[in-house]
This record gives sequence, C-alpha cells and structure tokens, in this order.
Amino acid sequence: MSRYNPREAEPKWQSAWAERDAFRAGGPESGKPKYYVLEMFPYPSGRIHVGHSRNYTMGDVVARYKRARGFDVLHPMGWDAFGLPAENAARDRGVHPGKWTYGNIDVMRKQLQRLGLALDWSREIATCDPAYYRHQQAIFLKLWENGLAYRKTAKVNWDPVDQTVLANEQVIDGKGWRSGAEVEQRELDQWFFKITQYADVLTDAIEGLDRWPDKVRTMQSNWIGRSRGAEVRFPLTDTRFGETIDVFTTRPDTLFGASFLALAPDHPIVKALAKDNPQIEAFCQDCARMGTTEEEIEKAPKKGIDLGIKVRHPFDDTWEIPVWSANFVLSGYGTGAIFGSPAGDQRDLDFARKYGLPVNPVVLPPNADAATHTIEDEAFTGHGTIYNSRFLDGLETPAAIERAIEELEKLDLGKGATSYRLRDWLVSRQRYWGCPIPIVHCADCGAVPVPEDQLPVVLPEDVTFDQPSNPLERHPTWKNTDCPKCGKPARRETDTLDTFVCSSWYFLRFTSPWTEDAPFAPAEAEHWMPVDQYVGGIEHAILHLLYARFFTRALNDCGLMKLDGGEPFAGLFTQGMVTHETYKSADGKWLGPDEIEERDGTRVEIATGKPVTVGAIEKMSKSKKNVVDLDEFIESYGADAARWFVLSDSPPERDVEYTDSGVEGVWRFIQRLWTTVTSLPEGAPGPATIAADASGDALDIRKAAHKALKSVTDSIEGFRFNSAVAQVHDLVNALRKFEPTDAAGVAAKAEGLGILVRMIAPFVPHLAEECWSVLGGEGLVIDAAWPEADPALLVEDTVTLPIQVNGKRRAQIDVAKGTPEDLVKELALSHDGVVRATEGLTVRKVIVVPDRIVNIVVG
RNA sequence: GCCCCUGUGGCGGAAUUGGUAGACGCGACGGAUUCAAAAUCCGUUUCCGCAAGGAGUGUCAGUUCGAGUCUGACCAGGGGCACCA
Repeated sequence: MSRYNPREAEPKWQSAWAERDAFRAGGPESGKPKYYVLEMFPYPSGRIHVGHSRNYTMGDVVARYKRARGFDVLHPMGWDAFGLPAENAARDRGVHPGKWTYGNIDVMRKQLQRLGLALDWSREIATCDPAYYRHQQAIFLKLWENGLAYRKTAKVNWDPVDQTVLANEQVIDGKGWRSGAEVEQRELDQWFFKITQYADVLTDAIEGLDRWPDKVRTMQSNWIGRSRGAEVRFPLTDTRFGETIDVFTTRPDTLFGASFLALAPDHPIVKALAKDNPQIEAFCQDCARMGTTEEEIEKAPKKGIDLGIKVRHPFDDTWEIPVWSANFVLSGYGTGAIFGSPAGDQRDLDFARKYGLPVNPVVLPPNADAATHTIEDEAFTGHGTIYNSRFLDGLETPAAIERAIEELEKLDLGKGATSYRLRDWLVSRQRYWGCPIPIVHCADCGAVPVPEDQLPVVLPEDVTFDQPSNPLERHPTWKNTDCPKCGKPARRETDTLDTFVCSSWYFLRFTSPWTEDAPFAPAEAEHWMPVDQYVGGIEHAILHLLYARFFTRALNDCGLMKLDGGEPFAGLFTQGMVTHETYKSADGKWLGPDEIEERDGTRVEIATGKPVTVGAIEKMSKSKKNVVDLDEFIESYGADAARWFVLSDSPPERDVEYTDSGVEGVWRFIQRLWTTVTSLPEGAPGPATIAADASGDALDIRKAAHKALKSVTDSIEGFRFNSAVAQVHDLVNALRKFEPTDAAGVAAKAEGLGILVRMIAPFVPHLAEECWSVLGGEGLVIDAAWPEADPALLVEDTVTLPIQVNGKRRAQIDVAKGTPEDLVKELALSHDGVVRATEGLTVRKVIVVPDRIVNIVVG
C-alpha cells in the first residue's frame, strides 16, 4: 500500500486551485451572502516560521469552512511593510529598506502559498507602496480638514534608541515597545489624531462587541479609562490669576473634607507665580529636573509647596482653602488640579500628614460609629454614609455625589463631568521608512496641506543610515519645496506617520485595492464591512484594535464611507502562540533546534559535541532562535502536517508547544487516515453516497460519521479546533476498525469516508483533495458543499443510564430511549449492584432524569 | 494597590445547559511482526489496593438528590492598569 506523499500532492492541488482562481472573492453581484475573514497582516521581517503559521491556518479554516457553507468569502493578504526593522537592516547591511522589505515579501509570499491558504492574492497590498500610502496621505488631509489631525507642542515619549517619539500605547512599563529602552519625556511639536473625541463612543460600543474576547474588551475599557464625576470651580480670593481654579473629581460627595488644592507644577497659575517667587521657581525646576523616565517618576517621593494663595469653598464662601503645588498632580489629566480630601484618598492623606494639613473624615464606612471613627494612616476610599457635611449628611455616596453636583450647578460653581485616561494619538515619527506626512511648512502661511493632485509625497530613494537621526531631515534637498499657497520657498514635513496608521484602514483597502481615485470604493467597503472574523494576537488588544476602531469612525465622520455602528471587526479571535524549548550552548549563545541533537540521552551542540542547556519553553522568536522554519517543516512533513499540528491539542486561544513527538503523531495520523481511505475496496460507491438502508455495524458506522459531523461542525463554529481535531481522530479510528463484509457495509464506509474527507478539507485541504480524488469524488473537494448531518442518525434508540446511590455510581442499565420513569425505577432498584449498595438501608427517594441518570437516595 | 483570567492524570487537554470526570493526542509500559532495527499493528496506562473496594478536578466551606461546572473565603500562577484625582 502506498504512503501519502505531501511533496507530490500539495503542489498539484495548489496548482489546481490556482488554475480555477478558486479563492477570488465575488462581491455585491455574487448573489451569495458575504463573509469577510481576515488575519492581522504580517510585518515582512524575513521568513515565516511555524509559529506565524498558526494565525493564518486558523483564519484559513474559517475561510474554507464558510466557503463550503455557501458564502462568498473575502480572505485577502497583504503586508504591513513600513517600520523600523527595515531601517535597522539598512544600517547594518547597507541595503535600502525598500529592497530589504520587498525581498522579504517575496520570500514570505511563497511560504504562505506553500501553506495552501485559500487567499485571494489578486487583492494583495503592501503599505509601503506609494499606490497605498498616497491614499493614506489623502486620509490624513481629510482628518486635518475635519479637525481630527492637529499639531501641538506637548510632553511626549521619546525613545532614545529608536530616536523617535512614541504614542502612549507604545510605551510598555516605561519602555519603548520595540527597542525596550527607557522612554524619556520631551517637549516637542508633534502631530496628533484626536482619538479622545471618540473616547465616549469607543467605550460605549465595547458592550456591543459580543464576539470579542472579554479580556480585550476589558483592556480597551481600562485603557480609555472613563471616570465620571464633577468639575468644581473654586473661587480665588485673589483674582490676579483668574476667577476660579477648576478641579476634576470623581468624589464630589467628599467636598466637605477638602483641606487643600494641589496644582501640577506646570499649571499656568504655578508658572505665573514662579516668575516672582524664587522658592516656587526652585520647586518647579526641581520637579522638572527629576527623572524623565516613567520608572523614576513612579518612584519619586511626594512633595509640594504652599503657593500662598487661597480659594473659597464652593459651598461656603467664608471657608478658605490653601492652594499648593504638588509633584504628583499630572498636568495632562483632568484639569491639572485636584482638591485634597485626605480622609478619603491615600495619596492626599500622605500629603496632608507630611505638610500638617487638616484631615476631616466625611465618609462613614458601613457599620462604623460616627462617634469613634477616626482616620490614622489609612484613608477610607470606599463608599459609605456622608457625615460632617451639612446638607449631604446621611446620604449614601452615590446619592451624595448627585446631590453635590446638583448644588454645584445651582451655584454655577461646577457641573457633572467625565474625564478619560486616554490621550490623543501621537502619530509623528522621526523615521524614514514610513508614510510621509503631506504637509509643507511655510514661514508665512504656517502648515499648508500638499494639494491632492500633488500626492503622493514620495520618499526619496537616496538616503543614508549611517547616523541615528531621521534620514529625511538629513537629506540635502528633499525637504526643500515651495509653499503650495504662496509659492515661496518652504520646508516639507520630515516626520512620517506611525505605522499603526497604515494598519488602521488596510482592511478597507482590501475591499477594493484597485481603486485609484479614493482609498477604497465606498460601495465595496459597505458591502464587505465589517470584517466578520478577525484573527490575531492578543498583543494588539489595545494598540491596533483601538486605533482601527477610532479610524473607521473618523472616516465615517469625514464622509469617506458609511459603516453602521462604526465597528470594523464584528468578531475577533486572539490566538495563542506556538512555543518551543530554548537552547543555549556551553558559552551561552542561543542555539536553534536544528543546531542540536540527542546523543546518549543528553542534548549536545552538533558543531562542538558539547552539551547544551535546555531553557524555558517560550514563544517562537528569531531572537531566541527557537524557531522552526516553515519551508523546512513543509519539506519534511508537508503543509497539511503544519496546519494540523498548530490546530491540535491546545485550545486556539492558548499557547501550543511544538514538540518533535507531537509532529510525529501528526504524521502518523495523516498516514493512518490515508490508509483508511485507500482501504475501501475497488468498485465501492463514491464519497457522496448515502447508505440509507444500512443496518447492524453498517448503521453504527453511519451514526458515528454523522455524529462526528455534527460535533466537528459545532466545534468549528465555536472556534474549538482542538476539539474538532479530536473528533476527527475518533471517526478515523472507528472507520479504520470497520471492515465491511457486504455491499451495504461498503456503502456505509464509503459514506463515512465521504463525510470525513469533506469535514477535514478546511484543516488539511491537500490531503482532502487527494482522498476525494481516490474515492472518486466529483470535481474538487473545495467545490463540494459542507455535508449535512442526518438528524435521524444522531439519536440513539437505546441509552445507558448510570445509577447512583447517594450520588455515587453503583451500576448502569441499558434501556430503550423514552422508557417510562416507573419502569426505569423498577429496573434500577432490582439491579444486583444497587441491591448490594442499598442493603439494610431505606430508600427515601428515587430521582429519574429521563434518558440521563438515576439517583437513589437512601439513609 | 485596583481590575480581569486560569488551576482537571506523567504532559497538552476533553466534559457547550449542574447528571458516568479523564474523550482525543503525546509519553510510558507490555505484546505481535522482524535475523535485528525503523515503520506498522494489538493491548494497558488518574491514584491507593491482589481484589472487593476506596479516594479524586488548587484549598476550605456552602447550595443541591447530584458540583470540574453554581456561591463565598483563601492559596497559587498569568495578564492588564497604576501618583488618573
């Protein structure tokens, strides 16, 4: 019997699919329901390893399954091609970023094609292509016209290694997301997108994302960080610096506990006071001099200075409150000023204790006694009953908040307000390999947009990477141009856009990548959007997924399209990684799995013969060398084996560990499936057979096939691919053990195999085609409809009922389905095992759950 | 500090609504085949026990005829946010 040879079969079927252009998406005219499935597009960093392939395989299973279910599927692929690694490669190897990038794209495209993905390659895009980024420049200008892109001087995150600014979302634990370097704060003039304008809708809409993981929804909600509260205006006793100081608080119910106000050191009032007061000036400088990295800021001790001015309490104009400046007050959040209510806030309490400010308890914890309740070193931050607070006395916190706001509004000294943690998206990058910002700076006219007919602003080719700073800035001529408005000599914007801008709308471009006069054809976008199933890594839970949600709304508002609800991704699945053991050589260098081998039970470095240290199991990554190259894997085991492996064992959202023995198990399975299929005798009916009059073993095998079909279908729908794999294993085991003895048996086996082959087609498409063809199936299996399980075969006519005595299983009986309770009870009570277990005890109750279980309660 | 998730055999995991815990795979062990090996095939494999039987889903309680599944407290691991007023 011949073995299945993926090396021959896989290219053959790939050509067959390509010849009939099988995966080209139709569109509005196809007459079929649409389904848009998308994997987060790759950054072309070099080569694809088995780890990367998991993401694409999962999307592919969905694409192929939906296709078999009669959907017009859009499943495109492209390249997130701008980014810093290309510049690093240019610096290290002297190759132009474009050349490096396109070279990688060619390699990776071939790798993805060898994986047998059902992709519509006619829609391929690369974001570094001027045909793509010209539209991005047009979008930038549209956002600018609509007030959603703006330029301002602000404190921003500066990555000293990558020599560029970063968005807040790209700073992880105080370090740059790519370089890992400690991020510094710098005051710079930069471009921003006004994502904060959408903070409210972006929060509210999270609730409707019911096909997103809860985890991602929570993370987005926390990131935006909406807090509801009040803005309170404290009247200044001295009006040199204005009428009031405005403060944001979430707890206006504690207003009667106010003992000081604290302003950020760079608050305008503090700055004004510092001019005539050397002590305040010194304090401000001290704060400014203090470390600029996130970590230093966090560790800095609390300190402040009395500014010598006073405000009046909004509810009592005879009550004066001192105004301080404190280093822990952030100028960027709320109004850059707080009121200190030490009894109810730990930080305020620490500050009050340090500087001897009053601590007035105003919230009584539940079950506490007003007469004895005191605050020592620990503030009570929870909700409770308000006291010591005049008209708020006796109210519970939520009611007191409302009452306080009501009063503030009546006095015109405040109002209900909402504050957000989210900052506007800083999109300027001081890098070369990105989309140029289409703006010209003119001494007379200011920032002037490049007129639409002059787009794209193309990157110059002749740049150097021998210095760390922005190559566009250093380019001798590129930045020199004329002002589009007045014609005078002017300077081009040399910053490029954050690459996350590119990935914020690529899924729209895929709907009509050939459109030249617009980023996308609105009719196509409206037909295909939203993406029905998006698949990608959890690392984008905030970054990309939040930006994209903002972008579709912004594009809606700029009139570029109409997308109901504004959400780009109706369904999101965040897949786990592929992990692998790590290895280090005797001298501490990372080694790849192909550089080691096992000799006499210990693993040694092949080159030196010295033993290696086996390290932690970690996500496959180039830096730790624990990768298995996809081409090499396919060379040995085939694409189907890679696909089956990454879907097996672990739930898709969890990590799966790559092991050689696991891969061998997959190989065994593929061969076993093949021998099972080819074991069908000559002249057997085709795979579309329905062996309607089967009985006995033949009927059992039919039932097994239809049950497996039902469970596999459910598992695919529920994104439980590991379960689907197990159910397929089960069916293969049943089919290979079934040796038909007559024509009816052969027909039943043929039917079972026919179901099996169509069922595995989304997972191992090449093997499925080969099987379909040997079984004599008509056409290609990709064109075969998903089989329907016969409901009559899903129900058993007898059931095995476990019988419990006091909740412990003691026996089981086989009864006809639907046997009356009385009879079941009688059978159960007379069963030997039950009689033994109940001897000498009184039967108090018998619970019969029809066709499920019997429980006898004795005592 | 606040918020969220996860704890099941030697391992990855299954048990979708409370109803036979451990499907399926890996590993291990035994056997067949072979001169031998690879490959393949057939068994066994939660733990204790020869067995009958007993115990068992992180711990402790609770609800229930019945809990991996529900509730509460705790323990452990992972993740997110964090001077955010």
